[in-house]
Amino acid sequence: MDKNPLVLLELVERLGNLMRAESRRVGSEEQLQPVHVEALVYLSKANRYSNTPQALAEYVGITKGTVSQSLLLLDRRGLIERYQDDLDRRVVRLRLSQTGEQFLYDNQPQHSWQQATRNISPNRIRNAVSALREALTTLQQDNEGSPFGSCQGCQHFERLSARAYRCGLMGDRLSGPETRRICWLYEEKGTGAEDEDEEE
Amino acid sequence: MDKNPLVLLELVERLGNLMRAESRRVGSEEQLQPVHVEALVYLSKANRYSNTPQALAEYVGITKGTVSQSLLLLDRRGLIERYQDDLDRRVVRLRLSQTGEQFLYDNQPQHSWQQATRNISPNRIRNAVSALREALTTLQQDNEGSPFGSCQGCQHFERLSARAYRCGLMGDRLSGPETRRICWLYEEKGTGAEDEDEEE
DNA sequence: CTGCATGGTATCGAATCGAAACTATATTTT
DNA sequence: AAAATATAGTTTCGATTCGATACCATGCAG
Repeated sequence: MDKNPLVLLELVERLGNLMRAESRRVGSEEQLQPVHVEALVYLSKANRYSNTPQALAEYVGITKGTVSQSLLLLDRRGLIERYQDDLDRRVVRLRLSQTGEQFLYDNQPQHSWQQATRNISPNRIRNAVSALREALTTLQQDNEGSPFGSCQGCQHFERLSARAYRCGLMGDRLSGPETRRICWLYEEKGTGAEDEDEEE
Repeated sequence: MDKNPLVLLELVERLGNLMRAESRRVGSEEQLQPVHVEALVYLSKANRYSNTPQALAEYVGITKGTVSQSLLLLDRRGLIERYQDDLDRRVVRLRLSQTGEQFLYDNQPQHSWQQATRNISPNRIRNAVSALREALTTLQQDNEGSPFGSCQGCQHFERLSARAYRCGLMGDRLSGPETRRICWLYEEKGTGAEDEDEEE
């Protein structure tokens, strides 16, 4: 069995390519490009700090000008809605429209992935997640860009009570589901002891 | 710790995006698009059955027409060489030129990945590889497309002696290094007992 | 108020992309 | 063996993305 990091890279890139092809397939019916589908999926997972054109651009790795174009298209098709932020009127907030939600629900871009991973034990999935998460964290630090992540593992995350949470950086109270969405203010908690596989 | 397959997908896609951005960065100096860099990297890993335009197209998930364009460009820049196959004169064989090898050596598209994974233990890498490999196999089967892989785990792979190998499907004898390259004739060996993590 | 930074949009040229038509070589059928 | 079909690549075309740059509006610091 192979333990070469390059083999892991190989797999990640190959899987990424296949899922991109899947996005192409899903979108072709509606004349959407892969990047459009990716944008919709992203918005379905973004939280209140990451639902902006800027964040989306960072996330998919293209420039803001291009993203602006894509959003224009998605808006024309009625798949997303854009509205102004109250506090800072420069920023545009994005959300899926009903049609957009429906599109994702009908086409299930992640369905083939779910199928492909259905026989992998939770334990192995968790171990793989743990390893890739570490790679991602380091990669983001080295590129010193765009720390995306979710509340688990973020140093600003605070638990007020059993079911009440709070972002220490922004001071907002967060609902349970929102703590699982993609955030753009994510900062890794002081790490160090992540090198051992855990058992179920 | 999360064991949701969708979290794994999220990571795979995100890492894929970052590495694609890396390809863009690496190629920008030489005016190469990400897909060109990916093609070069692919050719550096392809074996005698997978060094064709067709295989490359399948691998990166674009059409053969588009690949043909990219190869034309890479050829003009002197980064690859194209030559005709002896037995079937329709097929074109591809290989990196000296310049192409040098380009990869100088720019090391995989360097940042190596950095990012340097602190992950071999054991965790191997477990992650194992899980992703299974996902890839299933995904390829479901899309019934393009089974890429290397000799380990291929049902046509035969070991003649300590250091002599052979592809049972094509009948060719293979060198040791070649058994580690990317093949296009890969077929999964009768699997079944892959559900347990192994220890170092 | 004056600079300066920031989020987003508009415009432009270059280049990818898929689709389809086309060429040349192999293979199968008749 | 001739004809029909399949396969590997190339070419051409129009649509679309993409990055670069300039631009606009809002926020903010002095």
